[in-house]
Amino acid sequence: MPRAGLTGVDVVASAAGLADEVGYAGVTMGLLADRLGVRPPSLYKHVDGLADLQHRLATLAMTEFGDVLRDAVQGRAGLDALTAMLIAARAYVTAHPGRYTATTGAEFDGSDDPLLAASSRVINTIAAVLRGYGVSDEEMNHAIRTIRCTLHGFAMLEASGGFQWDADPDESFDWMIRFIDRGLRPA
Amino acid sequence: MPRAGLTGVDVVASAAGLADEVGYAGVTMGLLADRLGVRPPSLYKHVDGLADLQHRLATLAMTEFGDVLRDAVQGRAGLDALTAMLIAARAYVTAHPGRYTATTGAEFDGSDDPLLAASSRVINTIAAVLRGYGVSDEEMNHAIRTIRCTLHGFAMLEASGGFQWDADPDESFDWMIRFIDRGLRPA
DNA sequence: CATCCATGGCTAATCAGATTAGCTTTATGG
DNA sequence: CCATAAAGCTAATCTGATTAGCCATGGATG
Repeated sequence: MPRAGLTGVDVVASAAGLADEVGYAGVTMGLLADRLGVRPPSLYKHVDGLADLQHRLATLAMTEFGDVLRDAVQGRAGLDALTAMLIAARAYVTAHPGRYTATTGAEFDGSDDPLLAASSRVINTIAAVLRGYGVSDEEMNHAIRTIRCTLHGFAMLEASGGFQWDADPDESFDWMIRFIDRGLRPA
Repeated sequence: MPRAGLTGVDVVASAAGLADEVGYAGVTMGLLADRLGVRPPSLYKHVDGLADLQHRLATLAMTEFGDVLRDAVQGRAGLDALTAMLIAARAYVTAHPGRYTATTGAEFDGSDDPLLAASSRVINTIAAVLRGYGVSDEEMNHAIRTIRCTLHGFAMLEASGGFQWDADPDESFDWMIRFIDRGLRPA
């Protein structure tokens, strides 16, 4: 039996691809093992069970998501930055629904959890955009949460087909961006 | 063996209680059977498997949620109505996290699905509030989606402990309500 | 009152998935 | 060339859903 030469990183990367193809819930040890050409028990040499795999998958996805947002925002400010960030976020979720789903519901495991660091990077990027909008420090947390909520809600509802009520999601997304812009401008 | 005298409604109602106690994912046929004093296979006389149970649970929860929103909005308008609706929604999610989780991710099963009717009632209540806000018909769909997204995102993140970054969720919620109010006012 | 039969409950068994135990092979450092 | 840790494997266990098929209950009916 020739070695497959797997590493933990390989396993998680493959799981990410699988999640986007068959949905997050479809990521099973058996299916993943198939895809990697090994037997299910062999995966335990690389990850510490399904829960660990899911947590690492969440970290991978959150890191990618943070990178995407950061890149989108580069060199922009105000409505321009906000728009670019939200569009990039939506694009990521659309292209990687399984990965994004992995990030939702994942919980932190201590203060040195790499998932926490990855999440912080996302938060920092959002904060940078809002700061450029003139949001004060004391309001920053609330504003970040509101943006995150709106974005997350849109992504989730769109991904889970919660939009069967006519009207183009693209238009709704544009409208939502303008709505956020309006809400952020100083009263 | 004395009869337990169960009905499908009993089973779903018990599942709802269980979901709020142990979490949506903790609702298993075995645990539910225990709680009802029967064996797992007996449940199949009342529901058509776990998937059917989950769908019915989602319908129950969506119906309750719609009732709660409708009651909250009664006799109010504008910011008053918006505030009451959002507070009521958040309270429902907090009090019934398992039920609310059931509504997310549930998919419609045809145009005569009672879940669709229940969802429509929720939408209608939100629309009524927005109409009182002066939102035009053509913008209505976008506005509804935005509100739903924001609310859903907040509920989800709060329920799943996504708020470990200091700051009081209550204050964030207040801020979010004002934010939405600001975004909805005619520019 | 006796009986019929649809219904609700049960046991036993199957199936999928995760996980563990313990064996075997590989390949690499000395 | 060999010792050994790592990487695979098979076999077995465990949980949870689901199905098959048996049996008792109890309301409707004669």
